[in-house]
Amino acid sequence: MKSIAVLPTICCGPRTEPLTVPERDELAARFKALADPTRVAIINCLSAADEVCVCNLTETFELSQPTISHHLKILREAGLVESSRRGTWAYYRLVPEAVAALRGALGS
Amino acid sequence: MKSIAVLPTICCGPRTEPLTVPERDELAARFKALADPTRVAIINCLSAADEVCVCNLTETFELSQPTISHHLKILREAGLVESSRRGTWAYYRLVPEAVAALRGALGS
DNA sequence: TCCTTTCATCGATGTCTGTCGATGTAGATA
DNA sequence: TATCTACATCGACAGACATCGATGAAAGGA
Repeated sequence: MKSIAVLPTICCGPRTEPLTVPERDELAARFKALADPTRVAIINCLSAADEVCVCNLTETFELSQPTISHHLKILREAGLVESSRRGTWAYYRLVPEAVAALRGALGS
Repeated sequence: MKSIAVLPTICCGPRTEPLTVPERDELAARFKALADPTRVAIINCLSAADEVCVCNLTETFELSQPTISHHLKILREAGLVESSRRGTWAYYRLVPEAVAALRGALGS
């Protein structure tokens, strides 16, 4: 459950400063987390509820359980979602600040 | 030089509607265009000027000319940039509405 | 016409990614 | 202990991607 660092500079606004190599690498890595239809749908699904159980996601999408778990890991490592276990179940939530940071990178 | 259709729904805001399959495919395709450090840097470069010549881009980045042309094609097909030729040179511009549409997909 | 320059496209190659079956792990129940 | 369930991880494989050299296309100059 690491915290999300808001990106200091902006990518796509008018007359913005040049990005450093680490900055553009980090931005690309976060956009890559959203560069898959299944992960976009997961984010969209999480944005409609406080928490979603993994079992609900595997029911919703016609994909195997390992595949869903794989996509959740990518979203987790990008800082876009976070999870917590209660008993046998794992619940995932959106990290609104991370989404806001990406939105901020796209301009004002 | 196709026009940019602003996406009708929103991906990541609180309590948003579920995305259809074509909607999430299109969103993922546009995020994928930004899922590479070189393309993020190109977008950042274009956002700092009205127009940029391809020859300037090949000088700026330490990549071959075919590679730059390849990335520009991906950005063009995603609708994020557009180009025009004057004489022997090709000039690329940002499409601000496309960037704004992506920003809108990330929430309010 | 011939040559040069600028950019796009083609073909090949090494690497990365999405997917799934098999397996591992931890909690709940008996 | 044994067993079942929910989820994560591993290993493998097919398809996609980034990169480059070679080539093609179009414009300008001699």
